[in-house]
Amino acid sequence: MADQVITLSDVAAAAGVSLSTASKALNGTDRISEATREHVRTTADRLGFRHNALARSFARGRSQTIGVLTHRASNPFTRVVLATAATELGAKEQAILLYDARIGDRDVTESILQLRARRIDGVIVIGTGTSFPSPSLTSRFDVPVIYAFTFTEDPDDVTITADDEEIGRLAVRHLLSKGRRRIAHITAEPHDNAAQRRAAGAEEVLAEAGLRWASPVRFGRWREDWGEEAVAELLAEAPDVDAIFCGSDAIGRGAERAVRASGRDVPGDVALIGVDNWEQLMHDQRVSRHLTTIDVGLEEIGRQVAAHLLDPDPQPGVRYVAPQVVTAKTT
Amino acid sequence: MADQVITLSDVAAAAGVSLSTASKALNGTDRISEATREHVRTTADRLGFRHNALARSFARGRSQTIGVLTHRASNPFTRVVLATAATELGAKEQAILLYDARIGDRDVTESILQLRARRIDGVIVIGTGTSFPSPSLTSRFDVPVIYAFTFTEDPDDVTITADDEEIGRLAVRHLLSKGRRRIAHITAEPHDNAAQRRAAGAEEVLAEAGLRWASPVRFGRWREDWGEEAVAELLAEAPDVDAIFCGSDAIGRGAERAVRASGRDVPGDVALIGVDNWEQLMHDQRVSRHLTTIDVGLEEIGRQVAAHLLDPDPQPGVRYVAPQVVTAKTT
DNA sequence: AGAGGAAGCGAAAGCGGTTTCGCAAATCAC
DNA sequence: GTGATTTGCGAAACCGCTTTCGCTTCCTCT
Repeated sequence: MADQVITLSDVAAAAGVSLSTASKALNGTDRISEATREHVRTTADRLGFRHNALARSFARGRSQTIGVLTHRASNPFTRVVLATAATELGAKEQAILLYDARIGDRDVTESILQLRARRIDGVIVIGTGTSFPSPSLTSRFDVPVIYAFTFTEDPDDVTITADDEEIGRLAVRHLLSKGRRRIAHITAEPHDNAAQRRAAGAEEVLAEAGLRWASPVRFGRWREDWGEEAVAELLAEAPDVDAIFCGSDAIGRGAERAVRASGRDVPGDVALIGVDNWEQLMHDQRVSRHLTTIDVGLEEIGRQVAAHLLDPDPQPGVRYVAPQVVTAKTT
Repeated sequence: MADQVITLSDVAAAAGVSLSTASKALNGTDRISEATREHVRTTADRLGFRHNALARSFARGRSQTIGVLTHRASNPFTRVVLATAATELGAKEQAILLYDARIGDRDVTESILQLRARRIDGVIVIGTGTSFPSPSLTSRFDVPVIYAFTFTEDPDDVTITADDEEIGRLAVRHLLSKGRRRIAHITAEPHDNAAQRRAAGAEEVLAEAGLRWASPVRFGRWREDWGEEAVAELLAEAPDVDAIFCGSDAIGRGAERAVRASGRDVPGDVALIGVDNWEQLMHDQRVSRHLTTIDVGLEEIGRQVAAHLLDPDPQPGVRYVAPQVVTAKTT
């Protein structure tokens, strides 16, 4: 267990060189003969030496830690981005220090001071992908700040987020490819940024195909019961609808139940496509799918965030992650 | 931005005391007059001094970092425990360093050495809550190790996990309370630990009520399509079944579709209860529910793990988190 | 052969604190 | 009033490693 830990000076002594030489040999820096370097290395290996990562980071002024600021860490989407980024960063020996806005009464300024005091190496701001822009904190840190699954008011911020318009386009294109022409859309609050943009993308493709919505877009909530409720209205108003683009899988689930309850077949009479890829999010491994959906690429966002953070100079601006259609039984 | 960061010697100088005195004053240790202590404190405040957490930890030999070992960080349950624990730990200034077994070819021994080199303050091992015991790593660290959502072979390990038997009991008790008597059970692989224990708990309550399963327990997979498939068989064999305890919400979803497809009403003819609380996991905020389910308490596991880690001496042994019935429209 | 430059290595100075230890002043006992 | 304690504070060592800087060698070129 607590077998005496080997320090760099032990290695240096054993190798018969100075502490500084040992350091340089192991770090690959500075001018050192290949022979010495190799000798120190093998000695270190033989002794089972491991750097005291803490002291090491400390001497370098870096903490090997990334600060993460979330609005609500319990949000399922936030969790996915968080877990993915943490995994990637962990593989690169970077720890994460999470400050959730919901916890404690620490305000943002306090969090920033704390993070700076800890000599954080970078910051990730994770949003919820919907309505509100994140305030730009970039100028308050002297380390890289990356925004994930949100947007900010400063166009020079490094942002990685979902491509909601493309999601809308993909959804309608998919339905069109299945021969559907009388398409409706049920989605969330009208002021929700993601809902708006998905609808806009969808309409764009629809217009290109010379079509219009089979019934006006129904804005409501990101909820299963709203899907159910909206479909009931929809079928009353446009009974011949043959496809519904649902703004989320939750809405899609509710919608499917209502469509079936009306005696219609899915996907025979009405095709359904959602957004989020719930089943994947809930299952991890590949599963047989039920609801056709669009994966917004949350894990990819997490991966890219980690990659950009380790990148010495990421290009500023918004980077959209490509969404993917996941075909299943409802289309 | 990069406003010159205040160091402890700045404070000492400004307060007209030595570095060591300043350190002691701010740490509350050693013999120091209250006047001096107060003076140093206000000076520090005035200057906006913040400890360099890194140097500080370093000097104390602690990293303010918790190591987290996961089997598969992309597992949705793992993510919940991880995110919750990270949030709680973040509130206590503890960072987490995540090593996922799936990433890289770093084996466990290597991870352990890395973590020890980093002078980690504690370790969390997060399992997937199902089949396999986690190997006990406690003796390989000299800091606290806590196992979450899994079990180990060493009864002295500190473990916090779900109470699968209680989940089974609650499910059947709930169905009985709704007046159901012809109850069936559809669940996952027969060798899955969670599936077994849930079934065992359920049978216990059933037996107490002088009942038996309406049809033998159907073991299959944790998947939606299995729920659909199993219900079809079940209804053929026991058409008068009036309630189904589904081993997971995914199974429950499939089951519901099949029950409705058979022309039966839910919950009129057949009541359904699942396990996992998917809707909550996918929504965070309180939503109107559809499927009655049992929340296994993943977030509570995460919270307790964080609390135990910060606790100077946690009691060894297994601690079960109480599951909760979440009533909705299917019962 | 001699000058100049590059390569290799170690001494020493940090990094930003904590902690031990010793000394001087203040308090106490008698 | 004198000696024994206690109290308050600072000098210095230390944590484990990185990095600068200067001193030797060893080449290379003329």
